Amino acid sequence: MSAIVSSPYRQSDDNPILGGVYSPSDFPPFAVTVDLVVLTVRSDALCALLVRRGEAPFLGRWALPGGFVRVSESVDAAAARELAEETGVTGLHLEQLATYGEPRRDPRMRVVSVAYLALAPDLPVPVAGTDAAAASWVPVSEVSSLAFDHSRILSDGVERARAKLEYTPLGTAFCSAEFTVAELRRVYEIVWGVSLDPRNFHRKVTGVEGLLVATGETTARDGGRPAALFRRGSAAVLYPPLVRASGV
Amino acid sequence: MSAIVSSPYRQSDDNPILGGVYSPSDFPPFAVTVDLVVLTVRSDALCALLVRRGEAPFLGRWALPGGFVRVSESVDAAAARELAEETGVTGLHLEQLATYGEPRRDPRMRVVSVAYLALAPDLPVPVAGTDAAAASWVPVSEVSSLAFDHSRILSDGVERARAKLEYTPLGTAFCSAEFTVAELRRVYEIVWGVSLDPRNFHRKVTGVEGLLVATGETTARDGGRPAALFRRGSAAVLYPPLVRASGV
DNA sequence: ACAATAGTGTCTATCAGACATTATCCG
DNA sequence: CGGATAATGTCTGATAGACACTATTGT
Repeated sequence: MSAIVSSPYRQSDDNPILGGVYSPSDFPPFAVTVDLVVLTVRSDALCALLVRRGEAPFLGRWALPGGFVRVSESVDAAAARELAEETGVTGLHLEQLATYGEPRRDPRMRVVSVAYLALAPDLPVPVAGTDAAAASWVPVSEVSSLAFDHSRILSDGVERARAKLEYTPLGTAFCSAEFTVAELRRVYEIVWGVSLDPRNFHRKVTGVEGLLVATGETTARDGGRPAALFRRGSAAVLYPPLVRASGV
Repeated sequence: MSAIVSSPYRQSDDNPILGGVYSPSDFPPFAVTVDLVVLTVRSDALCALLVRRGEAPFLGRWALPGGFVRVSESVDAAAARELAEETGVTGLHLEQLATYGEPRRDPRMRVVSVAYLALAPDLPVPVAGTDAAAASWVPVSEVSSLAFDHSRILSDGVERARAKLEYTPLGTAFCSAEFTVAELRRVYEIVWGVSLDPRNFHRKVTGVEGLLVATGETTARDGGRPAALFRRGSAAVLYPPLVRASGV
């Protein structure tokens, strides 16, 4: 067992497994990180949690929160840990998005990053992460070019979120524990960038088995007739789905 | 820049990025591999391409084909390379499935594996890979326990394929270049494990814009009235989708 | 002729979308 | 009361699914 050369960029492109049993010195070393696309709906916009980089490369540029996977934790656990560190909240919806592994996506060394998508209700204030100079919610429509390939990752995450609203109950992940049908509708309208018929939307979501659980309470926070309050139900899929780009 | 210790299992669980600029010696080393779920439809069954392991651990057990990502190639390129090596065919549909990163999923060292899903027409014979003792098409219903966590990866891939048939034209990826509506229907029936109404299926798939392109030719390979032959169209999504667990 | 498969037509219950109406708050 | 929002009801065109029927081959 010999030491690995410190540069991750080996010149040889030979298949390291050829020629028999491999040992740790036979494979090229990679760093593995997690990057988080954390989305929320606040002040009438779909927003992503971004951090401002405090070091080179891309010093001062916005980037997705994330960090290295530790050697004794699973990749999923690393994502959950980073999410808790960045938002200060646990129990958020978190799912794997995709893995990004271009050779030069990080100019310093070979890094493979596993991206995760998290959907959060409107949290009070982003917690400044341990490894980031500043954290902030930024409307996705105003995000320009992020560090590394994070712009691509963010748009993949936004597209995934938009698609997931169609056939899963994840729209409720953007709402607080108790919410009205109108608040859920606003989530759909903002995430999809369309306007939906309040009457048809109400009929649709209240008709889906297991999507909403009435609390019996009402609220009149927006004036007008008080609206019934609901909690998330146990439904795992939305059937029939809500179809994007329609009157619902 | 110091050499990395050869054991990938560092004892320290500290965040390697804390305390300033990191260098390659600051991050824990991982091996990165690709695993392939290659599916085809042959002899009335959904089959996966499996290889028999020629070395420990799991010597003699069936496993998914795959291999190490080389240091100068992207993860996607590694998957495409391995697929070409295993099947001898290029141009197959290939998409990322998920990434599996439990700490002890490989008993020898820390390996993060990016799994890919490939759909193939009925290929003549699997090519014995360079690093596998034998390769074979195995009906997924007869697959028992595979090496590593490959059983889990395979079932994730099968479920993804089943879901993709609903709203994408990927059913045609299981067919050869020219095919009949009945052959496409058999694909759906076998992958989903249901029986579909031939008349409604015909009306449905021929009604989707851009899914099928008539060649003008016909064939009578199954007796009866000759069937029109089609090629894959350019449609990227199936709208309206075909719904599983229905009469179509 | 008959069997077998391909392809078209028809009917009906259901549903999405448009929109009217009623209900219940606040000021 | 008027304004605002919530919730329910009605109508219509489109469609999924069930199934009858016609078309074209081989034996």
